[in-house]
Formats: sequence, C-alpha cells, structure tokens
Amino acid sequence: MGLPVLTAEDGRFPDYVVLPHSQSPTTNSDREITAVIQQLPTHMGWESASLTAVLRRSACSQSKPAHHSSHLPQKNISNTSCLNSKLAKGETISPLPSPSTVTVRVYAPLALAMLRTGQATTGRIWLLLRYLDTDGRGWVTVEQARNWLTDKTSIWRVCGWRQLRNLLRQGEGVFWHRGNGRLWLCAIPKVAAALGVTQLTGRPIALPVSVLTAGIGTVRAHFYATFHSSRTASQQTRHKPIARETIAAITHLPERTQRHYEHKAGVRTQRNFAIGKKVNSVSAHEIAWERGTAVFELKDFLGKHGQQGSTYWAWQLPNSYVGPHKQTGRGRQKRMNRELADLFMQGMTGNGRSAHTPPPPYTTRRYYANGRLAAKACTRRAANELYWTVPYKNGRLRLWYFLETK
DNA sequence: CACCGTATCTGAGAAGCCAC
DNA sequence: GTGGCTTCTCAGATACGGTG
Repeated sequence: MGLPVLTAEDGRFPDYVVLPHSQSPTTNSDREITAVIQQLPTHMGWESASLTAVLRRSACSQSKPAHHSSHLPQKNISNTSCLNSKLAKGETISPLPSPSTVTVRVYAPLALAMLRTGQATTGRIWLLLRYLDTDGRGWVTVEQARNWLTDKTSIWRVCGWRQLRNLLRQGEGVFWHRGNGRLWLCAIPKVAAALGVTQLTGRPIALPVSVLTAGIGTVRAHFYATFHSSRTASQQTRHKPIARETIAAITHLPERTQRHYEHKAGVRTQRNFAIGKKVNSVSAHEIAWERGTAVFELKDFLGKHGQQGSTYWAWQLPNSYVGPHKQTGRGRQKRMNRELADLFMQGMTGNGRSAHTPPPPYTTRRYYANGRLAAKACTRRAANELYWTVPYKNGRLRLWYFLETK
C-alpha cells in the first residue's frame, strides 16, 4: 500500500495530537491512544510501509537536529503539510480520529427504508463497511469486518461477534453477498431496490460516523432525522409545516416515536400558527364549522398585523422541522436513480406489479415564503387555502397569514 | 386541533455459555 | 466456526393528562 494522500476535505484525518519529544506513551491515556492507533484500519495509512518508514526516520532523528526535513513539500497548506512538518520536527504524531467530524453520505429514502423494513441494524453495518472500505474495492474480508466491528478495543465496535454473525446472515442478499471469505458490498441502487425504494429523492446528508457507532436507538433516531435534514433544502422549504400524520405516512413511524427520535437526534421543531379573518367579520359559528374547535381569538395589542387592538381568528398549524445534519452534494444521484428505474422496470415485467407508484400525500403546495409567491399561486388557483409568512428572528414560533382562493 | 411530557409495559435485540 | 438455549437490557408503543 502506498502513502495515502491525507486531506482535510474528506474528513478522514481530522485531528492530530502532537506530543513533546520526551513524552513516551507511558500514561494510561497514551496507552489508550496507542491502542486506538494500533487497531485503526490499514487503509488509513497507519500500517502503510511508506508512512512507517517516515515515522521510523522521524523517531530515529529525535536525538539529532531536525535539519533533514527541508526537502519535504512546503507549499500545500493542509493536513498533509502539517503532518509532514510535524514529522520533520521529529515530533510523535498520534492520530485521534474524532468520528463526529468524519461523515458518510446517506440518502434519506434509503435510511427511512431501513427503518421501515427493520433493517437499521444491518444497514448501519453496511454503511460502516462502505466507509471502512476506502479503497473502493467493493469488498472487505469477513475477518476485517470482525476486527473492526466486534473487537472490544476497536473504536468501530458496534456488537459482539455472535451478533455480527446473525446480522451478516440477515443482510445477505440485501446489503452484501458472502463468498471466498469476503463480504461483497452491494451498490446503493441495488440496496435501494432491495429495500423497495423507487427513487432517491431529496438531497443526501452527511451523517457523522460517530452516530453509526453509537447505540442502535441513536442510529434509528438519526436515520429518521435524515428525512428532515434532506427536506430543509432552501429558505422556501425550510419553514414549511408538515403534519405528524403526513410524516407518519411517509416514514411509517407513529407520532410519539417521531418525537422521541427528534429529541434524541436534535431535530429542531417550530410551532406555527395561522392568522385568519377579523373576529367581527366572521361569526364564531361559521369559523368553528370551518376550522373545528382549534380556533382561538388572537388580539393584536401592538398592531403588528393591522390596526392596533384588532382581534383575529387564529389556529394552530402543523410544526416545521429543521434536521441536525449538513447536506452534501448530490454526487451520482441522477445516475443512481436511472439505475434504480432500470432495476424496477426489470422487476415489473412479472404479474401483479403496478407500473406507477402512488404520489406522496403532500403534493399540493400550500405554504409560501412570502406574500408575493402566495399571491402568484393564488391567481393560478394552486390550492383552496394558501398560507404565507415573513422572516422572523425568533425561530421558536412562526405566524402564517391565511389566504382563501375560492 | 396539534403538540408535548411522563409512566408503564412488552418484545426484540444483544451477548454469554456450551456442545457439536 | 456455527447454532441452540438462556438471560438481561433497552427500544418502541401506548395511555393519560396538560398546554396554547
């Protein structure tokens, strides 16, 4: 294996801890760090012959003045140059991989399908193995997988060997195929098709690897949170309300579980209220007939919504949600969706398959970022009821203005 | 109506032990 | 290395009451 290129962009070499020359790894924490280094995956370069040679040279040079390093590249201001300069100074470098800064690209429909089909445990193994297979060979040996995922000293440990055997059996044919002592990892479109995902919608998100190595409850919560993270794409859709019922229809998760996952994964929720007509313009009976018992009277003491002291009919709308993850580039999403379509077309040649999937339950657009867009939609008669909002500094609560188009 | 917090119960997951 | 058996933990569902 050659000397790997260490870059900050892919986040695989996030942190380095520089120890003084005289400090030998004798303390407990040092031993822990050494243990961490020893069980790091080989592809990360720490078992690289070239890198080992450099480390040995630097170790030997500790007793000598560090003048031999002048030939090392100086231009590239990156972790590579940082590493080189530290090596050149003869300092001992202990990589402390901080999995919270290392991320994997995850597609929300795939994560939700894992939850829906009860394959979150095997799915996270697949994601971890895809990450650990950085050579991109598409396979890892069973022994490697066992060492990384079950060794008690491994930072990638997620379960015992006994459980891993069960999981490997469960994921066979969906996430991987076994053969010649290797796990052949399936590509994203194949896995998506096996899980019943017809299209990879929304933007992919960057899921911290630390999430994948946490408890299964945390993994599940973040798989759910990818839905909100991939949905908060633009300023216009960021605050778009969505009912618990709709989320349940999409994710197949009951409301209480949604709340539990949101709390666990750090999804931010925002309450929304709609302001309707003035109280004296519509009777209580009429508004109750239209809106049910959820309607209440809102008095505008400060005159923020019109004449000071006016009272309006108001009601609560569904919440808005902001996911905890950063979005990443779409990558090969378009090509993968073509592959997925091909896979499903092949699968549809038999009997009893519908050629068209039902549309999602939230196709009629109802919420707009400002009044101009809402008025434009109003002229097109996009929906019977429209809501529009204005930018707010306080993110906990948002008011929406009601617009009737009939 | 839509949402939230807490308590409680149930069942699946995880892991240890051991024989083959 | 595999699989059966057992035990224990914890995730997930449900119920209930409360808020705006």
